[in-house]
Amino acid sequence: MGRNKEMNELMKDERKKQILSSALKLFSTKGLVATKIADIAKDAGFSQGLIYHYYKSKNEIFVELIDIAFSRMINATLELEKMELESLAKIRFAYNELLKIYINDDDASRFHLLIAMASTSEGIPEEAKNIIEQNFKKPYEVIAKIIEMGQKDGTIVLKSSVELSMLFWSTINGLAIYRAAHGSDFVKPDTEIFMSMFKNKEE
Amino acid sequence: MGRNKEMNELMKDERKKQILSSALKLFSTKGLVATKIADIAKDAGFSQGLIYHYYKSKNEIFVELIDIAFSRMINATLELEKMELESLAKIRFAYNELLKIYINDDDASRFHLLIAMASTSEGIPEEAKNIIEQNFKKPYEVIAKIIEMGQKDGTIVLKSSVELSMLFWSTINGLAIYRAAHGSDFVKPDTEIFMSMFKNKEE
DNA sequence: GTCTATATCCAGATAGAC
DNA sequence: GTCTATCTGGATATAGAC
Repeated sequence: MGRNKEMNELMKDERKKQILSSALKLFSTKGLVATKIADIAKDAGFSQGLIYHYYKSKNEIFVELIDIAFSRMINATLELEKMELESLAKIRFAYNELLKIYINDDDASRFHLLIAMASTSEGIPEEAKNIIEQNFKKPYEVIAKIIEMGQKDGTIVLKSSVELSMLFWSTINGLAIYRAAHGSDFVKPDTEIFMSMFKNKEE
Repeated sequence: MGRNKEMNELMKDERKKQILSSALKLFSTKGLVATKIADIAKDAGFSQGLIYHYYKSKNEIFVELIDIAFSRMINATLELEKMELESLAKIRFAYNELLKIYINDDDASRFHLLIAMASTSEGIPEEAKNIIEQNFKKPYEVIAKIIEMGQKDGTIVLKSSVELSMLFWSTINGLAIYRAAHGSDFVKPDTEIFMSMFKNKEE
């Protein structure tokens, strides 16, 4: 009896994951409003009525995805912060890992893209806006902190850590968007060009 | 008689400009689908029926805007190319001018944003997709050419001009999007940090 | 040229059969 | 749990009065 209940729970979770995965793919390319519930259902391979067995509305799916996207993003940056590497190496590692993610366009890259797209769009539910407002700064802060560590030990250039962090993420985001928009023309720019923004040249 | 006709033409153009300006503002923030014809009409200050006196459909307005956006963008980069400056100075000038544009959010910044948003979204008319496909590479090519000039005279680092150009525009785009999304938190990152990606350090 | 009213369409969400 | 059929609302686009 408990067995069956657990099984059902698992099935339910599995279904939800399917829905989220299809919705993520579509939202991150077409945006929230341009994505129809019918599109999601079709991509997931079942009828559109069924979606409402698992989610109350399209917005609810969107909000859940935004929530997951930020959890993952923040988690990843905190992992980065904890790594046993010097600051410059952390920056380099992050650049390479993120670009690697974008090149295989899987869920990870789509989550990143979802954040980038959702942040600029005002046609999203209030709840999603709140999540963005509350969380978007975290990754910037973590990178800024890493940069400040590197400035203390003299390996990172002595410019505003806020500006350096903004450049870090803006460049990454810009590349992610380019890659999403014009996939086949994308080439990963050489790591050391990117790194030259951060390296301290006075030695 | 001819007078009146001309006057009418001018009035008509004026109206169209109003519509385009309102539509640009809305499309560049909410996106095509999330922007309702009613929103555009309201912003422009007249009834929604009237829009159809000047445009056949919402898509038509969008396509015209995309077209203008690329004309302006390509024009601006060609102007840059022709300037009497050395290559590094052109890059620096472009960075500063573009960032200045984003900070006053006027039509110029919205056009740039429109391109950035539209490129990633699949929910746009086929005709708009074609315009994007045919034009998006131009600005990248112009910057690549400027970079190659700078490499010849030894002022710009000897890395792939394609990659350098991609970094140039991706960073600019990323900053434009950040600025659009989180306006009040935006600070223009120091020019020389950005420039250090391009400067030749072997001297 | 401009407005109001309305036809039409389409997508989100619901109901009910299986 | 899953599907099909349907209700409902809202948005595009049109028609027709002024």
